[in-house]
Amino acid sequence: MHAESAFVRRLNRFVQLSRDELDGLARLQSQRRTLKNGAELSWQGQTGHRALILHAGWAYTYKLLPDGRQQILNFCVSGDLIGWRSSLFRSSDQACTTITSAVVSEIRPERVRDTLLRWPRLAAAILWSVSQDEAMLVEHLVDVGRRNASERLAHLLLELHERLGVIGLATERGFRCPLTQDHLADALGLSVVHVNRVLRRMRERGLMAYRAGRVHFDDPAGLRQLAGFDEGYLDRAGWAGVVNPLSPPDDPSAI
Amino acid sequence: MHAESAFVRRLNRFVQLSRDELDGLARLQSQRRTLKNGAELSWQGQTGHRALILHAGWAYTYKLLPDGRQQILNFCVSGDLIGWRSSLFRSSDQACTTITSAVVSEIRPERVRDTLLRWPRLAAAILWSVSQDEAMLVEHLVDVGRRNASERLAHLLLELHERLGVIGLATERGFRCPLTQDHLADALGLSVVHVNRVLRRMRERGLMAYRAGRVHFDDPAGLRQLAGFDEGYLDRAGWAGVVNPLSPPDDPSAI
DNA sequence: CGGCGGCATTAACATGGGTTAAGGCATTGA
DNA sequence: TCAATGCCTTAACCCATGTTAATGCCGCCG
Repeated sequence: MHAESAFVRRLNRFVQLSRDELDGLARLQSQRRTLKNGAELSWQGQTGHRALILHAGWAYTYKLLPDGRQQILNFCVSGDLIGWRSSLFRSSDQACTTITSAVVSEIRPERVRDTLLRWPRLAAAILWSVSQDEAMLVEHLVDVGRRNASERLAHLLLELHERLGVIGLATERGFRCPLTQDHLADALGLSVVHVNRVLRRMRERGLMAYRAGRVHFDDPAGLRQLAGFDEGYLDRAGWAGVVNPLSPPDDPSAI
Repeated sequence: MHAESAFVRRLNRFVQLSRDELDGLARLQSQRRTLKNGAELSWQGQTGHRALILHAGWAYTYKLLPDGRQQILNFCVSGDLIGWRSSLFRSSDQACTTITSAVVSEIRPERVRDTLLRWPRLAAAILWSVSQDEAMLVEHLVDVGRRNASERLAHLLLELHERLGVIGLATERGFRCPLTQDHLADALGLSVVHVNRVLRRMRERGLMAYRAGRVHFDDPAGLRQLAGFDEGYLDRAGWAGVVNPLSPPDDPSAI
Protein backbone atom coordinates (compact mmCIF):
# COMPACT_ATOMS: atom_id res chain seq x y z
CA MET A 1 0.00 0.00 0.00
CA HIS A 2 2.68 2.46 1.01
CA ALA A 3 4.93 1.41 -1.78
CA GLU A 4 2.32 2.25 -4.37
CA SER A 5 2.20 5.92 -3.45
CA ALA A 6 3.72 8.04 -6.19
CA PHE A 7 5.57 10.07 -3.61
CA VAL A 8 7.18 7.05 -1.99
CA ARG A 9 7.99 5.75 -5.40
CA ARG A 10 9.83 8.91 -6.21
CA LEU A 11 11.61 9.11 -2.86
CA ASN A 12 12.83 5.56 -3.27
CA ARG A 13 15.10 6.76 -6.00
CA PHE A 14 16.98 8.59 -3.31
CA VAL A 15 16.55 6.84 0.00
CA GLN A 16 15.00 3.57 0.98
CA LEU A 17 12.72 4.29 3.88
CA SER A 18 12.33 1.99 6.85
CA ARG A 19 8.99 0.66 7.96
CA ASP A 20 8.91 3.19 10.75
CA GLU A 21 9.61 6.03 8.40
CA LEU A 22 7.02 4.79 5.97
CA ASP A 23 4.56 4.83 8.84
CA GLY A 24 5.41 8.41 9.62
CA LEU A 25 4.83 9.26 6.02
CA ALA A 26 1.58 7.32 5.89
CA ARG A 27 0.29 9.24 8.85
CA LEU A 28 0.93 12.50 7.06
CA GLN A 29 -1.00 11.25 4.10
CA SER A 30 -3.92 9.81 6.01
CA GLN A 31 -6.18 12.74 5.32
CA ARG A 32 -6.97 13.08 1.65
CA ARG A 33 -9.18 15.45 -0.22
CA THR A 34 -10.42 15.11 -3.75
CA LEU A 35 -10.71 18.32 -5.70
CA LYS A 36 -12.19 19.38 -9.00
CA ASN A 37 -10.07 20.95 -11.67
CA GLY A 38 -9.53 24.66 -11.26
CA ALA A 39 -9.55 24.42 -7.47
CA GLU A 40 -7.27 26.85 -5.66
CA LEU A 41 -4.93 25.01 -3.32
CA SER A 42 -3.17 28.09 -2.04
CA TRP A 43 -2.74 31.70 -2.97
CA GLN A 44 -0.26 34.51 -2.65
CA GLY A 45 -0.04 36.18 0.72
CA GLN A 46 -1.85 33.38 2.52
CA THR A 47 -0.43 32.86 6.00
CA GLY A 48 -0.34 29.62 7.92
CA HIS A 49 -0.95 27.77 4.70
CA ARG A 50 -0.64 24.02 4.56
CA ALA A 51 2.07 21.96 3.00
CA LEU A 52 0.68 19.72 0.28
CA ILE A 53 1.27 16.28 -1.10
CA LEU A 54 -0.28 15.80 -4.51
CA HIS A 55 -1.30 12.16 -4.81
CA ALA A 56 -3.03 12.23 -8.15
CA GLY A 57 -3.85 14.73 -10.84
CA TRP A 58 -2.06 17.82 -12.08
CA ALA A 59 -1.66 21.29 -10.62
CA TYR A 60 0.52 24.30 -11.19
CA THR A 61 2.14 26.95 -9.03
CA TYR A 62 2.31 30.50 -10.29
CA LYS A 63 2.71 34.14 -9.45
CA LEU A 64 0.25 36.79 -10.51
CA LEU A 65 1.22 40.33 -11.38
CA PRO A 66 -1.18 43.12 -10.44
CA ASP A 67 -2.11 43.70 -14.07
CA GLY A 68 -3.16 40.14 -14.68
CA ARG A 69 -0.05 38.70 -16.26
CA GLN A 70 0.93 35.43 -14.70
CA GLN A 71 4.09 33.37 -14.60
CA ILE A 72 3.74 29.66 -14.04
CA LEU A 73 6.57 28.40 -11.84
CA ASN A 74 6.06 24.67 -11.94
CA PHE A 75 3.70 21.98 -13.06
CA CYS A 76 3.00 19.50 -10.29
CA VAL A 77 2.17 15.85 -10.84
CA SER A 78 1.49 12.84 -8.65
CA GLY A 79 3.98 12.48 -5.86
CA ASP A 80 5.04 16.12 -5.81
CA LEU A 81 5.38 18.20 -2.67
CA ILE A 82 4.07 21.74 -2.74
CA GLY A 83 4.83 24.66 -0.48
CA TRP A 84 6.69 22.77 2.24
CA ARG A 85 9.36 25.27 2.92
CA SER A 86 7.22 28.34 2.77
CA SER A 87 4.73 26.70 5.15
CA LEU A 88 7.49 26.70 7.76
CA PHE A 89 8.77 30.18 7.23
CA ARG A 90 6.61 32.66 5.51
CA SER A 91 3.37 33.59 3.98
CA SER A 92 2.91 31.82 0.71
CA ASP A 93 4.57 33.74 -2.07
CA GLN A 94 2.91 31.77 -4.80
CA ALA A 95 -0.48 30.44 -5.69
CA CYS A 96 -1.40 26.91 -6.69
CA THR A 97 -4.37 25.70 -8.70
CA THR A 98 -5.38 22.27 -9.95
CA ILE A 99 -5.44 21.58 -13.66
CA THR A 100 -7.30 18.29 -13.51
CA SER A 101 -9.28 16.79 -10.69
CA ALA A 102 -6.79 15.89 -8.01
CA VAL A 103 -6.23 14.14 -4.70
CA VAL A 104 -4.16 15.93 -2.07
CA SER A 105 -3.15 15.78 1.55
CA GLU A 106 -2.86 19.07 3.37
CA ILE A 107 -0.49 19.17 6.30
CA ARG A 108 -0.37 21.85 8.94
CA PRO A 109 2.98 23.54 9.51
CA GLU A 110 3.33 22.21 13.06
CA ARG A 111 2.94 18.68 11.82
CA VAL A 112 5.53 19.29 9.19
CA ARG A 113 7.95 20.47 11.83
CA ASP A 114 7.23 17.58 14.17
CA THR A 115 7.65 15.04 11.42
CA LEU A 116 10.95 16.51 10.29
CA LEU A 117 12.29 16.51 13.84
CA ARG A 118 11.20 13.01 14.60
CA TRP A 119 12.35 11.27 11.42
CA PRO A 120 15.62 12.80 10.29
CA ARG A 121 16.03 10.52 7.31
CA LEU A 122 12.54 11.36 6.20
CA ALA A 123 13.52 14.98 6.61
CA ALA A 124 16.54 14.37 4.42
CA ALA A 125 14.37 12.72 1.79
CA ILE A 126 11.96 15.62 1.81
CA LEU A 127 14.78 18.12 1.65
CA TRP A 128 16.10 16.18 -1.29
CA SER A 129 12.76 16.41 -3.04
CA VAL A 130 12.58 20.13 -2.38
CA SER A 131 16.14 20.45 -3.60
CA GLN A 132 15.20 18.81 -6.85
CA ASP A 133 12.37 21.28 -7.26
CA GLU A 134 14.85 24.06 -6.96
CA ALA A 135 17.04 22.51 -9.62
CA MET A 136 14.02 22.51 -11.90
CA LEU A 137 13.34 26.12 -11.08
CA VAL A 138 16.89 27.00 -12.06
CA GLU A 139 16.55 25.14 -15.32
CA HIS A 140 13.28 26.95 -15.90
CA LEU A 141 15.00 30.28 -15.47
CA VAL A 142 17.61 29.28 -18.02
CA ASP A 143 14.80 28.29 -20.37
CA VAL A 144 13.06 31.60 -20.21
CA GLY A 145 16.19 33.72 -20.04
CA ARG A 146 18.42 32.15 -22.61
CA ARG A 147 16.58 29.70 -24.86
CA ASN A 148 14.33 30.53 -27.77
CA ALA A 149 10.74 29.46 -28.08
CA SER A 150 11.23 26.02 -29.61
CA GLU A 151 14.12 25.16 -27.31
CA ARG A 152 11.99 26.11 -24.33
CA LEU A 153 9.04 24.10 -25.43
CA ALA A 154 11.10 21.03 -26.18
CA HIS A 155 12.92 21.36 -22.88
CA LEU A 156 9.77 21.63 -20.83
CA LEU A 157 8.09 18.67 -22.46
CA LEU A 158 11.18 16.51 -22.15
CA GLU A 159 11.41 17.36 -18.48
CA LEU A 160 7.79 16.43 -17.91
CA HIS A 161 8.36 13.20 -19.77
CA GLU A 162 11.27 12.35 -17.52
CA ARG A 163 9.34 13.15 -14.35
CA LEU A 164 6.27 11.23 -15.41
CA GLY A 165 8.38 8.27 -16.40
CA VAL A 166 9.66 7.91 -12.86
CA ILE A 167 6.15 7.51 -11.52
CA GLY A 168 4.99 5.29 -14.34
CA LEU A 169 2.88 7.82 -16.18
CA ALA A 170 4.80 7.99 -19.42
CA THR A 171 5.52 5.62 -22.25
CA GLU A 172 8.82 5.63 -24.03
CA ARG A 173 7.52 7.98 -26.68
CA GLY A 174 5.09 10.22 -24.91
CA PHE A 175 2.56 10.90 -22.18
CA ARG A 176 -0.94 12.12 -21.46
CA CYS A 177 -0.84 15.84 -20.91
CA PRO A 178 -3.76 17.99 -19.76
CA LEU A 179 -1.98 21.31 -20.24
CA THR A 180 -3.57 23.86 -22.53
CA GLN A 181 -1.47 26.01 -24.79
CA ASP A 182 -2.25 28.85 -22.40
CA HIS A 183 -0.51 26.95 -19.63
CA LEU A 184 2.51 26.40 -21.80
CA ALA A 185 2.61 30.06 -22.75
CA ASP A 186 2.41 31.25 -19.15
CA ALA A 187 5.11 28.84 -18.09
CA LEU A 188 7.50 29.71 -20.89
CA GLY A 189 7.05 33.45 -21.09
CA LEU A 190 5.45 33.30 -24.54
CA SER A 191 2.11 34.20 -26.07
CA VAL A 192 -0.44 31.50 -26.84
CA VAL A 193 -0.30 32.31 -30.49
CA HIS A 194 3.39 31.76 -30.61
CA VAL A 195 3.17 28.51 -28.70
CA ASN A 196 0.73 27.31 -31.30
CA ARG A 197 3.03 28.40 -34.13
CA VAL A 198 6.00 26.63 -32.65
CA LEU A 199 4.05 23.46 -31.96
CA ARG A 200 2.97 23.40 -35.57
CA ARG A 201 6.51 23.84 -36.82
CA MET A 202 7.73 21.03 -34.62
CA ARG A 203 4.99 18.80 -35.92
CA GLU A 204 5.86 19.71 -39.50
CA ARG A 205 9.53 19.06 -38.86
CA GLY A 206 8.66 15.61 -37.61
CA LEU A 207 9.92 16.26 -34.10
CA MET A 208 6.82 15.83 -32.00
CA ALA A 209 3.06 16.14 -31.96
CA TYR A 210 0.90 17.60 -29.22
CA ARG A 211 -2.72 16.77 -29.88
CA ALA A 212 -5.81 15.54 -28.15
CA GLY A 213 -4.26 15.73 -24.72
CA ARG A 214 -1.23 13.67 -25.64
CA VAL A 215 2.39 14.50 -26.27
CA HIS A 216 4.11 12.19 -28.71
CA PHE A 217 7.80 12.37 -29.48
CA ASP A 218 8.49 11.40 -33.08
CA ASP A 219 12.20 12.15 -32.86
CA PRO A 220 13.32 12.07 -29.23
CA ALA A 221 16.99 12.39 -30.06
CA GLY A 222 16.39 15.36 -32.32
CA LEU A 223 14.33 17.02 -29.62
CA ARG A 224 16.95 16.49 -26.98
CA GLN A 225 19.54 18.02 -29.16
CA LEU A 226 17.32 20.96 -30.03
CA ALA A 227 16.59 21.63 -26.37
CA GLY A 228 20.08 20.91 -25.11
CA PHE A 229 18.35 18.62 -22.66
CA ASP A 230 20.49 16.91 -20.04
CA GLU A 231 18.42 15.17 -17.39
CA GLY A 232 21.24 15.24 -14.85
CA TYR A 233 19.53 17.92 -12.81
CA LEU A 234 16.58 15.61 -12.21
CA ASP A 235 18.63 12.70 -11.07
CA ARG A 236 20.94 11.83 -8.29
CA ALA A 237 24.08 11.59 -10.34
CA GLY A 238 27.04 12.63 -8.28
CA TRP A 239 25.63 12.36 -4.77
CA ALA A 240 27.87 13.81 -2.16
CA GLY A 241 26.81 10.99 0.12
CA VAL A 242 26.70 13.29 3.09
CA VAL A 243 23.06 12.86 3.78
CA ASN A 244 23.17 9.14 3.42
CA PRO A 245 21.01 7.78 0.69
CA LEU A 246 19.92 4.40 -0.44
CA SER A 247 20.37 2.24 2.65
CA PRO A 248 17.85 1.65 5.42
CA PRO A 249 19.07 3.22 8.67
CA ASP A 250 19.80 -0.02 10.52
CA ASP A 251 21.56 -1.70 7.68
CA PRO A 252 25.16 -2.16 8.84
CA SER A 253 26.39 -1.54 5.32
CA ALA A 254 24.97 1.97 5.48
CA ILE A 255 27.53 4.68 5.24
CA MET B 1 33.32 40.74 16.48
CA HIS B 2 30.70 38.17 15.59
CA ALA B 3 27.98 40.73 15.47
CA GLU B 4 29.80 42.66 12.80
CA SER B 5 29.72 39.83 10.30
CA ALA B 6 27.38 40.63 7.43
CA PHE B 7 25.95 37.15 7.61
CA VAL B 8 25.12 37.39 11.30
CA ARG B 9 23.70 40.80 10.68
CA ARG B 10 21.36 39.41 8.11
CA LEU B 11 20.37 36.38 10.14
CA ASN B 12 19.52 38.62 13.05
CA ARG B 13 16.57 39.87 11.12
CA PHE B 14 15.14 36.41 11.53
CA VAL B 15 16.49 34.80 14.65
CA GLN B 16 18.59 36.07 17.48
CA LEU B 17 21.38 33.58 17.95
CA SER B 18 22.69 32.55 21.32
CA ARG B 19 26.33 32.82 22.26
CA ASP B 20 26.73 29.11 21.71
CA GLU B 21 25.19 29.31 18.28
CA LEU B 22 27.30 32.29 17.40
CA ASP B 23 30.32 30.22 18.38
CA GLY B 24 29.24 27.41 16.08
CA LEU B 25 28.90 29.91 13.31
CA ALA B 26 32.24 31.50 14.10
CA ARG B 27 33.94 28.15 13.87
CA LEU B 28 32.53 27.67 10.40
CA GLN B 29 33.88 31.01 9.38
CA SER B 30 37.30 30.64 10.92
CA GLN B 31 39.00 29.75 7.67
CA ARG B 32 38.90 32.62 5.24
CA ARG B 33 40.34 33.03 1.79
CA THR B 34 40.79 36.22 -0.13
CA LEU B 35 40.26 35.98 -3.87
CA LYS B 36 40.80 38.22 -6.84
CA ASN B 37 37.97 39.22 -9.09
CA GLY B 38 37.11 36.67 -11.74
CA ALA B 39 38.01 33.75 -9.48
CA GLU B 40 35.93 30.63 -9.95
CA LEU B 41 34.44 29.50 -6.66
CA SER B 42 32.65 26.49 -8.08
CA TRP B 43 31.58 25.11 -11.39
CA GLN B 44 28.93 22.93 -12.94
CA GLY B 45 29.29 19.24 -12.39
CA GLN B 46 31.75 19.60 -9.55
CA THR B 47 31.21 16.92 -6.91
CA GLY B 48 31.94 17.23 -3.25
CA HIS B 49 32.02 20.98 -3.65
CA ARG B 50 32.14 23.22 -0.62
CA ALA B 51 29.40 25.35 0.81
CA LEU B 52 30.40 28.99 0.84
CA ILE B 53 29.93 32.03 2.99
CA LEU B 54 30.72 35.24 1.18
CA HIS B 55 32.07 37.70 3.72
CA ALA B 56 32.97 40.58 1.46
CA GLY B 57 32.85 41.40 -2.21
CA TRP B 58 30.49 40.41 -4.99
CA ALA B 59 30.03 37.18 -6.89
CA TYR B 60 27.45 35.64 -9.17
CA THR B 61 26.06 32.18 -9.77
CA TYR B 62 25.19 31.12 -13.28
CA LYS B 63 24.58 28.30 -15.69
CA LEU B 64 26.40 27.91 -18.95
CA LEU B 65 24.84 26.47 -22.07
CA PRO B 66 27.05 24.39 -24.35
CA ASP B 67 27.08 27.10 -27.03
CA GLY B 68 28.36 29.76 -24.68
CA ARG B 69 25.18 31.50 -23.70
CA GLN B 70 24.96 32.01 -19.98
CA GLN B 71 22.18 32.74 -17.54
CA ILE B 72 23.07 34.47 -14.31
CA LEU B 73 20.98 33.09 -11.46
CA ASN B 74 21.87 35.37 -8.63
CA PHE B 75 24.22 38.12 -7.59
CA CYS B 76 25.81 37.39 -4.23
CA VAL B 77 26.90 40.04 -1.76
CA SER B 78 28.42 40.10 1.72
CA GLY B 79 26.69 37.76 4.08
CA ASP B 80 25.24 35.48 1.41
CA LEU B 81 25.36 31.71 1.51
CA ILE B 82 26.22 29.88 -1.70
CA GLY B 83 25.64 26.28 -2.64
CA TRP B 84 24.68 24.96 0.78
CA ARG B 85 21.96 22.66 -0.27
CA SER B 86 23.63 21.26 -3.30
CA SER B 87 26.76 20.57 -1.25
CA LEU B 88 24.69 18.13 0.79
CA PHE B 89 22.93 16.40 -2.03
CA ARG B 90 24.33 16.61 -5.43
CA SER B 91 27.01 17.69 -7.74
CA SER B 92 26.92 21.42 -8.21
CA ASP B 93 24.47 22.36 -10.92
CA GLN B 94 25.71 25.88 -11.19
CA ALA B 95 28.94 27.77 -11.35
CA CYS B 96 30.03 30.71 -9.25
CA THR B 97 32.58 33.40 -10.02
CA THR B 98 33.69 36.50 -8.16
CA ILE B 99 32.98 39.92 -9.62
CA THR B 100 35.19 41.91 -7.30
CA SER B 101 37.91 40.73 -5.01
CA ALA B 102 36.22 38.78 -2.26
CA VAL B 103 36.62 37.06 1.08
CA VAL B 104 35.01 33.66 1.54
CA SER B 105 34.86 30.70 3.86
CA GLU B 106 34.60 27.29 2.26
CA ILE B 107 32.95 24.58 4.29
CA ARG B 108 33.10 20.89 3.60
CA PRO B 109 29.79 19.05 3.28
CA GLU B 110 30.41 16.93 6.37
CA ARG B 111 30.92 20.02 8.46
CA VAL B 112 27.74 21.50 7.11
CA ARG B 113 25.86 18.39 8.12
CA ASP B 114 27.41 18.25 11.59
CA THR B 115 26.69 21.89 12.23
CA LEU B 116 23.08 21.57 11.18
CA LEU B 117 22.58 18.54 13.40
CA ARG B 118 24.24 20.07 16.41
CA TRP B 119 22.60 23.50 16.33
CA PRO B 120 19.00 23.17 15.22
CA ARG B 121 18.21 26.83 15.52
CA LEU B 122 21.22 27.65 13.46
CA ALA B 123 19.95 25.13 10.97
CA ALA B 124 16.61 26.90 10.95
CA ALA B 125 18.30 30.22 10.37
CA ILE B 126 20.31 28.83 7.51
CA LEU B 127 17.26 27.18 6.02
CA TRP B 128 15.53 30.51 6.29
CA SER B 129 18.34 32.18 4.41
CA VAL B 130 18.22 29.53 1.71
CA SER B 131 14.48 29.91 1.58
CA GLN B 132 14.87 33.59 0.93
CA ASP B 133 17.22 32.82 -1.92
CA GLU B 134 14.56 30.68 -3.46
CA ALA B 135 12.02 33.48 -3.16
CA MET B 136 14.44 35.68 -5.07
CA LEU B 137 14.85 33.01 -7.71
CA VAL B 138 11.09 32.87 -8.17
CA GLU B 139 10.92 36.61 -8.51
CA HIS B 140 13.74 36.43 -11.01
CA LEU B 141 11.77 33.95 -13.09
CA VAL B 142 8.80 36.29 -13.09
CA ASP B 143 11.11 39.08 -14.19
CA VAL B 144 12.44 37.25 -17.16
CA GLY B 145 9.21 35.51 -18.10
CA ARG B 146 6.65 38.25 -17.72
CA ARG B 147 8.22 41.66 -17.37
CA ASN B 148 9.63 43.82 -20.13
CA ALA B 149 13.17 45.11 -20.23
CA SER B 150 12.75 48.27 -18.18
CA GLU B 151 10.59 46.57 -15.59
CA ARG B 152 13.19 43.85 -15.20
CA LEU B 153 16.05 46.25 -14.84
CA ALA B 154 14.23 48.39 -12.32
CA HIS B 155 13.17 45.34 -10.37
CA LEU B 156 16.66 43.88 -10.19
CA LEU B 157 18.25 47.10 -9.05
CA LEU B 158 15.57 47.75 -6.45
CA GLU B 159 16.07 44.26 -5.10
CA LEU B 160 19.81 44.76 -4.84
CA HIS B 161 19.22 48.06 -3.11
CA GLU B 162 17.00 46.40 -0.56
CA ARG B 163 19.50 43.61 0.10
CA LEU B 164 22.45 45.93 0.39
CA GLY B 165 20.53 48.20 2.71
CA VAL B 166 20.13 45.38 5.23
CA ILE B 167 23.87 44.94 5.49
CA GLY B 168 24.62 48.63 5.49
CA LEU B 169 25.97 48.91 1.97
CA ALA B 170 23.35 51.22 0.51
CA THR B 171 22.29 54.79 1.05
CA GLU B 172 18.69 55.85 0.79
CA ARG B 173 19.07 56.76 -2.84
CA GLY B 174 21.57 54.33 -4.23
CA PHE B 175 24.54 52.04 -3.87
CA ARG B 176 27.95 51.17 -5.25
CA CYS B 177 27.55 48.54 -7.91
CA PRO B 178 30.38 46.71 -9.67
CA LEU B 179 28.17 44.99 -12.22
CA THR B 180 28.90 45.55 -15.88
CA GLN B 181 26.11 45.88 -18.39
CA ASP B 182 27.08 42.41 -19.55
CA HIS B 183 26.25 41.06 -16.12
CA LEU B 184 22.89 42.77 -16.18
CA ALA B 185 22.16 41.42 -19.64
CA ASP B 186 23.02 37.85 -18.69
CA ALA B 187 20.93 38.06 -15.56
CA LEU B 188 17.90 39.54 -17.24
CA GLY B 189 17.84 37.60 -20.48
CA LEU B 190 18.64 40.65 -22.59
CA SER B 191 21.45 41.77 -24.88
CA VAL B 192 24.04 44.26 -23.70
CA VAL B 193 22.98 46.71 -26.32
CA HIS B 194 19.44 46.68 -25.11
CA VAL B 195 20.45 47.05 -21.49
CA ASN B 196 22.37 50.12 -22.51
CA ARG B 197 19.37 51.50 -24.42
CA VAL B 198 17.04 50.98 -21.50
CA LEU B 199 19.44 52.50 -19.01
CA ARG B 200 19.67 55.57 -21.18
CA ARG B 201 15.91 55.90 -21.40
CA MET B 202 15.57 55.61 -17.66
CA ARG B 203 18.18 58.28 -17.19
CA GLU B 204 16.40 60.53 -19.67
CA ARG B 205 13.08 59.96 -17.98
CA GLY B 206 14.62 61.05 -14.69
CA LEU B 207 14.11 57.69 -13.03
CA MET B 208 17.64 56.61 -12.23
CA ALA B 209 21.25 56.85 -13.30
CA TYR B 210 23.80 54.06 -13.47
CA ARG B 211 27.23 55.52 -13.96
CA ALA B 212 30.76 55.17 -12.72
CA GLY B 213 30.01 52.11 -10.67
CA ARG B 214 27.12 53.68 -8.81
CA VAL B 215 23.37 53.28 -9.03
CA HIS B 216 21.43 56.38 -8.12
CA PHE B 217 17.66 56.46 -7.86
CA ASP B 218 16.28 59.84 -8.87
CA ASP B 219 12.67 58.80 -8.55
CA PRO B 220 12.42 55.77 -6.25
CA ALA B 221 8.64 55.84 -6.14
CA GLY B 222 8.36 55.99 -9.90
CA LEU B 223 10.78 53.11 -10.23
CA ARG B 224 8.91 50.96 -7.77
CA GLN B 225 5.73 51.53 -9.64
CA LEU B 226 7.34 50.80 -12.97
CA ALA B 227 8.79 47.55 -11.68
CA GLY B 228 5.80 46.54 -9.63
CA PHE B 229 8.29 46.08 -6.83
CA ASP B 230 7.01 44.71 -3.54
CA GLU B 231 9.80 43.82 -1.15
CA GLY B 232 7.62 41.40 0.79
CA TYR B 233 9.44 38.40 -0.62
CA LEU B 234 12.69 39.61 0.92
CA ASP B 235 11.30 40.12 4.35
CA ARG B 236 9.80 38.10 7.09
CA ALA B 237 6.32 39.54 6.90
CA GLY B 238 3.80 36.90 7.82
CA TRP B 239 5.96 34.40 9.65
CA ALA B 240 4.24 31.19 10.37
CA GLY B 241 6.06 31.11 13.67
CA VAL B 242 6.63 27.38 13.37
CA VAL B 243 10.35 27.57 13.27
CA ASN B 244 10.65 29.95 16.13
CA PRO B 245 12.26 33.24 15.29
CA LEU B 246 13.46 36.19 17.20
CA SER B 247 13.94 34.86 20.70
CA PRO B 248 17.08 33.27 22.10
CA PRO B 249 16.46 29.60 22.86
CA ASP B 250 16.56 29.85 26.62
CA ASP B 251 14.35 32.84 26.86
CA PRO B 252 11.20 31.64 28.65
CA SER B 253 9.08 33.91 26.50
CA ALA B 254 10.19 31.97 23.44
CA ILE B 255 7.40 30.24 21.60
C1' DC C 1 -32.18 21.45 -30.77
C1' DG C 2 -29.53 25.80 -30.22
C1' DG C 3 -26.45 28.76 -27.82
C1' DC C 4 -22.42 29.40 -25.26
C1' DG C 5 -17.75 28.94 -23.43
C1' DG C 6 -13.26 26.93 -23.73
C1' DC C 7 -9.70 25.84 -26.64
C1' DA C 8 -7.02 25.48 -31.02
C1' DT C 9 -5.77 27.54 -35.24
C1' DT C 10 -4.46 30.92 -38.66
C1' DA C 11 -3.53 35.32 -40.89
C1' DA C 12 -2.07 40.12 -40.96
C1' DC C 13 0.23 43.40 -38.86
C1' DA C 14 3.21 45.75 -35.14
C1' DT C 15 7.16 46.07 -32.20
C1' DG C 16 10.50 45.02 -28.60
C1' DG C 17 14.58 43.56 -28.49
C1' DG C 18 18.57 41.10 -31.02
C1' DT C 19 22.59 41.60 -34.15
C1' DT C 20 26.22 43.76 -36.28
C1' DA C 21 29.34 47.19 -36.55
C1' DA C 22 31.83 51.13 -35.30
C1' DG C 23 33.82 54.57 -32.26
C1' DG C 24 35.08 56.52 -27.66
C1' DC C 25 37.20 56.63 -23.32
C1' DA C 26 39.59 54.86 -19.60
C1' DT C 27 43.15 51.86 -17.55
C1' DT C 28 47.10 48.89 -17.86
C1' DG C 29 51.41 47.58 -19.05
C1' DA C 30 55.42 47.27 -22.14
C1' DT D 1 54.57 57.02 -25.40
C1' DC D 2 51.83 53.72 -27.68
C1' DA D 3 49.36 49.51 -28.09
C1' DA D 4 46.03 46.51 -26.13
C1' DT D 5 42.07 45.57 -23.47
C1' DG D 6 37.64 46.15 -21.29
C1' DC D 7 33.66 48.52 -21.04
C1' DC D 8 30.21 51.93 -22.63
C1' DT D 9 27.60 54.06 -26.30
C1' DT D 10 25.11 54.70 -30.57
C1' DA D 11 23.18 53.77 -35.12
C1' DA D 12 21.10 50.86 -38.66
C1' DC D 13 18.86 47.04 -39.73
C1' DC D 14 16.22 42.75 -38.97
C1' DC D 15 13.72 39.10 -36.95
C1' DA D 16 11.40 36.50 -33.30
C1' DT D 17 7.70 37.09 -30.99
C1' DG D 18 3.59 39.83 -29.53
C1' DT D 19 -1.16 41.64 -30.73
C1' DT D 20 -5.48 41.64 -32.68
C1' DA D 21 -9.00 39.49 -34.76
C1' DA D 22 -11.56 36.00 -37.04
C1' DT D 23 -12.88 31.06 -37.64
C1' DG D 24 -13.78 26.39 -36.36
C1' DC D 25 -14.52 22.63 -33.38
C1' DC D 26 -16.36 20.37 -29.47
C1' DG D 27 -18.75 19.49 -25.27
C1' DC D 28 -22.06 21.16 -22.01
C1' DC D 29 -26.35 22.76 -20.66
C1' DG D 30 -30.80 24.85 -20.90
